[in-house]
Amino acid sequence: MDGADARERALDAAERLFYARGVKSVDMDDIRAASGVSLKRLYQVFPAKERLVEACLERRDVQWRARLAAYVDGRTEPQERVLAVYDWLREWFGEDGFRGCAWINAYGELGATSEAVAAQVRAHKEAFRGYLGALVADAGLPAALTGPLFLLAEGAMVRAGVTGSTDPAAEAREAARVLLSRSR
Amino acid sequence: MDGADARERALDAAERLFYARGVKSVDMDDIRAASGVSLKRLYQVFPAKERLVEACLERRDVQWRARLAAYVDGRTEPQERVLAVYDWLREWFGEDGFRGCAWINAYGELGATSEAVAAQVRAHKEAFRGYLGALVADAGLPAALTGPLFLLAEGAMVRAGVTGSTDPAAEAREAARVLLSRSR
DNA sequence: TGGAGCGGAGAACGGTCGTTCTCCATCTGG
DNA sequence: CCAGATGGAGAACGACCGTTCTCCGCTCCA
Repeated sequence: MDGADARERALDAAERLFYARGVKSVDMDDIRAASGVSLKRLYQVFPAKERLVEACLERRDVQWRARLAAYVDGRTEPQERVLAVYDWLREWFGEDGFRGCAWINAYGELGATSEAVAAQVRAHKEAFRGYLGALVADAGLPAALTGPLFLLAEGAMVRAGVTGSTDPAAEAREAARVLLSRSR
Repeated sequence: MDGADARERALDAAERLFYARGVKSVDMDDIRAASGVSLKRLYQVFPAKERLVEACLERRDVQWRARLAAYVDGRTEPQERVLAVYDWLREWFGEDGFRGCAWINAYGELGATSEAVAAQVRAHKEAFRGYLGALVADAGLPAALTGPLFLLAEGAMVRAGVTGSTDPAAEAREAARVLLSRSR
């Protein structure tokens, strides 16, 4: 196992554990046990737990947005592409072990004490909002729609996380559809 | 200082500190120092930190919903009462030290490890959603509007918490107004 | 006035956890 | 086959923190 391999294994294990149990209730030995990467190597690659947390959020951001974009790219009609965001949310909400939005959760846990984490949450949410804004623009819809569409998506993530249901995605989709049709 | 007074002082200090810094980064001695209630008395009233956390959330739930209801009761026209929720959100978001929704934050920090906290978050959100549903019914609007209106409010809380801006409240209000008018 | 109890300050205890260190087995090149 | 490097297992260290305990001063009533 070389350094890059150890890094991936550590990130896989850490991301899974942090998301499932929260950052502070996972200790470095849990990550060692789950990843098979020794503590010595872990600290060679990530000099502190906080670096590991940040690397997890960073990698997850890239992957999350890529998965969303790949799903949306399965649609061609511009307004359908906007609504596809909510269809993808429903798929995400239905995944095993779904526990809400990792960034919203991280903000609740660490946002007040780690400026680095708070900044990553802001960056992730801005990136998502920017993507939504691009879909809105591509559909020739007014830019003012982006805000409400984003709020519906955020609200759906929170409610799905708290209740464990996928329904909020459908609710948000229907509300989005009404707002879109209203703008025609 | 009697027991009831100590309880109130402890709750005041704990709620403020927990909200500002997160539960896990506030220790019992911080609460003792901020409240002036000795550790011995603190543990007489709340036998464990977790009980104190739960008591904070419980009291805050009652107060939060009372403040919202008092604001809404300043309006008489039924549809205006629905929209008043978002006006109140804007006031809340603008308060000094606003750091997002305490329940969403608590869910992110403790939801995965404390079933009691998770249940309180669900209960609070259901209560808020139920109140919104009653406003919708009183306005003679279709019950199906409640879901989207709730998601807009939740999304606004998250975005306001992360960005520190009050704008999400106005965005949510405008989207809500469109959804309402669309249902006439 | 005195002793009995109440309450506060803060030390102490026990457990947890981030981080580092020790020791040993296994490789590698000569 | 050997000297040195590498890396793993897990002990050790030090800090933090929830919770309890000790000690002492105060009060209150007989």
